[in-house]
Amino acid sequence: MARTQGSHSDITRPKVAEAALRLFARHGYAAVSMRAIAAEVGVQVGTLYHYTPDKQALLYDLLSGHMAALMAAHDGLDQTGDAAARLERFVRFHIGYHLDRPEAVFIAYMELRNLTLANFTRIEALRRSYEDRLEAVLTAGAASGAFHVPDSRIATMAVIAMLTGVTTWYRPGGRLTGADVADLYWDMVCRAVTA
Amino acid sequence: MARTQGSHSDITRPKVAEAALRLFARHGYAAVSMRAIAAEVGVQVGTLYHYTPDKQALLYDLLSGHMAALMAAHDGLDQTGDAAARLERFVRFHIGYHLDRPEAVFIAYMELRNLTLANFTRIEALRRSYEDRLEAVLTAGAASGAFHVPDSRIATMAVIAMLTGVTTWYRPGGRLTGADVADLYWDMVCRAVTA
DNA sequence: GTCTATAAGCCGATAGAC
DNA sequence: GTCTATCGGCTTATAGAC
Repeated sequence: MARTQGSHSDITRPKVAEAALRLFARHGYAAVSMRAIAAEVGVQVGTLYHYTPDKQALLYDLLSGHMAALMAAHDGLDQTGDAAARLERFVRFHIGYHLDRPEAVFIAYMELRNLTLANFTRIEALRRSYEDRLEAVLTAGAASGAFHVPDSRIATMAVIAMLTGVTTWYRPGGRLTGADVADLYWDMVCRAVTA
Repeated sequence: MARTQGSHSDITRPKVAEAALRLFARHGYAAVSMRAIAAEVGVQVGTLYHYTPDKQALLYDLLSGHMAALMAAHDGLDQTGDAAARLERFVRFHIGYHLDRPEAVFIAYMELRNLTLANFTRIEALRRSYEDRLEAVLTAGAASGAFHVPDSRIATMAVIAMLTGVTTWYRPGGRLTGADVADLYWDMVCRAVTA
């Protein structure tokens, strides 16, 4: 049997996560009180504890959900073709995915230090495994002679930092579309690693 | 007349700034209490207000001091030679300066949202003027035909994000020295923008 | 499922003694 | 220059009514 459709729980639960995401991104985890989240949802503070054991779980669930969704989306990427084709797809995917979720990306980078050690370790493992997917493409290109990559780990970190950086300045409706930005970044990444 | 040497004020004042820098970098501005800063310095909380009007001023002074020192250090850079030579000096300077001050760099990027609007505006102006110095080099190289830079603003943001990213993973005593890292990054930046 | 009330404690900042 | 004591208010989380 399916659950009763449209129960208060089904409506309120996602609102809690959305409110926490929005407020954590805007003001930072430590600066946001459970009362502020409750007010954003439109309930009293006690109600929040029906949906989360504590404030830390709210943050961890947001970060872990974001990383899981990122990996799942990347799983759908076409992995055929040569290393350059795979790298171009990665660059366009990474920029597009990040530009579409500025708040989740922001807290995924900014709030790591507010995780408990156990939660931090889990999130770091997910992040590392995403980075490894890019490194694998760079290593394959270097092995085939298509790429010039003296140090694949440093090249990976450099490319990721460069691509993720778009979220710090990009604003929809500005001078460039997301596709324009992806074109410009792919041009730079391609030139930086091509043999 | 010079002030009395080694007064308590001369000793305590820098300790307050250092303690605030260390704790803000480690736990975040919002998560650090004035009591925690006082304990780190080794005084009681009331004493802190002899050195700062409030907690916000502690943060603003750290960020504004960091940006001013960065600009002053960059002012000392050799600006002779062609665009490629100037760009290489910028890359090596930026990486070296940032690797030497990981805590100041960290809070300069992470704590912007905890500034009051007035203070944020001032810091953003300083940051923009630093970015403009890199953009001027890229524009000069494009004008002389040495560089391929379709959009100088985006190239500026991409290079800065890539270079500053070293602070998220670099650890002294690791596999690579700061000079090794600078060599690898200069190789990538040079290839990304050279015509 | 949501509410109110409350526990126990920390917050930034100030006043005034020494 | 540093201390202690204190103000009013905010914090996370829980208990129990409805």
